[in-house]
Amino acid sequence: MILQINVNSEKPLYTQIYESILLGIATGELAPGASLPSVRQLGGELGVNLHTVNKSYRLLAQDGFVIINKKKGAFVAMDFSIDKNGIEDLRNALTILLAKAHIKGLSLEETQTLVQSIIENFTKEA
Amino acid sequence: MILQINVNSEKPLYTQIYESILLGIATGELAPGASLPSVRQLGGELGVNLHTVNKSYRLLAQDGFVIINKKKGAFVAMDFSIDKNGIEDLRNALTILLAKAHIKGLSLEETQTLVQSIIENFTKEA
DNA sequence: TTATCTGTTATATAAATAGTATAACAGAAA
DNA sequence: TTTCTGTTATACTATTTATATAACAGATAA
Repeated sequence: MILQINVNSEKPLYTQIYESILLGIATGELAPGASLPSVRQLGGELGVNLHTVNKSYRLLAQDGFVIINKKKGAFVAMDFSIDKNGIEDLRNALTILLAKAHIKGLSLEETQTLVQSIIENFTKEA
Repeated sequence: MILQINVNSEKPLYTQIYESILLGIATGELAPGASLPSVRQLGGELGVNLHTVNKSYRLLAQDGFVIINKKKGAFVAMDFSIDKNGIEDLRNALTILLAKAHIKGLSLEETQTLVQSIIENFTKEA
């Protein structure tokens, strides 16, 4: 569990940690039920305060990607249910990104190809 | 030019303004070369400080969607060139969103359908 | 039993961001 | 000449981000 963070990035540290773990789950590197390092351990590895890691974990749990057991630690969730609200949020966020691509002249086909390429990378062996 | 902002949103006001104008350009409601309201006028309409509007305009100009003429005002850009850096940023941002969808069980086909639906909305008549 | 580990809570502090308010500037345009 | 444009400057408040340190209560293992 050695993930990269960039202190000079415009992205908050807790967001970087959130996204790194999210990608780990998406690629299967972090399997359902897998245990995450404790907030103190990961904070130590990254040179980051435990509260910063804790915020990432709380957000991941809030979004249904992680289950937190107060006394045992954090684990990748076992089942990922998508709610109506999640679909709505996804659509809204996608709309902004796709608007940028559309304005920049990216065609529907080019966009579909890009999307397919990204999704296939999730299931590709390392 | 009456766009909606939500003071209670977690999104910063300048981001909401940025995205509203972006969507206006994507749908063609704001045509290339069209003039945007002055920072004072839009700020007045929205009940927002002119510096907040100005920040939105600066970011839109920075991203190539708007051209600012110091003495004439802000206009929708005439040509939208996509640079290598822009493609990279788009791919990275898309990857996070698609990772969430992928984990939540959205299939490639379902995702493609969603993407197509969003892009078609840009070109659909009002 | 005791020591260690877990996330959590509390408190405090510093830096950056978000947003407002007001004033002034210089050039374009009517 | 007046009005309009984005810009710059200064000041202020509130929130967010991040760190630091300490303590708590339950689980777990020596």
